[in-house]
Amino acid sequence: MTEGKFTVSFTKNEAGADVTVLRGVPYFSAAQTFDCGQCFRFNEVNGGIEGTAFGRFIRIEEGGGEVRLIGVGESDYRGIFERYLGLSEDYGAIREDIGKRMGAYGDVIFNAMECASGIRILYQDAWEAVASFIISQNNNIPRIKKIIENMSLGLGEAFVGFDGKTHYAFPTAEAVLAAGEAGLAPFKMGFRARYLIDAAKKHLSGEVDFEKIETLGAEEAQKALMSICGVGPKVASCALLFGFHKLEFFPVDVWIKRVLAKYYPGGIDISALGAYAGVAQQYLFYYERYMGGEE
DNA sequence: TGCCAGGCCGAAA
DNA sequence: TTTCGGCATGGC
Repeated sequence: MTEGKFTVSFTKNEAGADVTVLRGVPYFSAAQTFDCGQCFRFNEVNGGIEGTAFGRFIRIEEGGGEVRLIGVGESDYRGIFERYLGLSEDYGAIREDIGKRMGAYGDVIFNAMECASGIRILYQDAWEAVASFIISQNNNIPRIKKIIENMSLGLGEAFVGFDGKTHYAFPTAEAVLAAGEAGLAPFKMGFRARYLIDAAKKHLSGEVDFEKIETLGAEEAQKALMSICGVGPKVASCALLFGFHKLEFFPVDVWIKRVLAKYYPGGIDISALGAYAGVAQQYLFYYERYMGGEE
């Protein structure tokens, strides 16, 4: 059947696992989408991308104009992964909007959009995004991944994946709270442990109401998340962009500061970047972080 | 080895 | 209000 500009079909592989096959998806690369620092639980394995989201273990393979989602049947595709992977967004229109707004500052954005053309903003679980980006602060990506993996192994719910192996979901806020600082110590997150516990506490009590935040405007939403100890402007921006799908957020980290100084020395009005500023931010982040920019 | 990492807190100025 | 040292830990 047809989904906008691409087709979706459902089948099984030789091992009997569910497979969702997408053909002709424009502007999508799992390799780029999962290698731009927005998500910490996916890795390249034997030429594919494997990881856990929403309590499912999946593998993504690309090639020959197809994207194959292994371990994803029709109900999980419709219910979870179509949204998670940003597949219902019109990236043609998004790119056009970004080009219009940022083109005035020079060609850099077009180079970045070309270089990182397959990035999509994931729509992750809100709690996982908040918790992950609390852990991310003043930390490096390989170590962030290690901490999150170990914590999932220790505190996450076990389940059996399509590959017959045991995998672990991201720990719930209840599990984090029950673990306490002593229970988190083995995962070596250092000073971030008490921040994570504060986030779990406020999330569970409803003091920071994630469902309500979904409905709030940018400023109010950011303010609400920042009432968690250990959540500042950057962590809140990332959580809102990747976990609440508020695409207008433009997180400014050390890499983006570098990009702004290097390519936009005259300054740039971030507040005028529009509804898809966060997508532009990811293009620039990937361009600089993984491709080293222009030279 | 030392510098740095998708920053933020809390105190000082 | 802005500035700045300290922070746990380990990747490179």
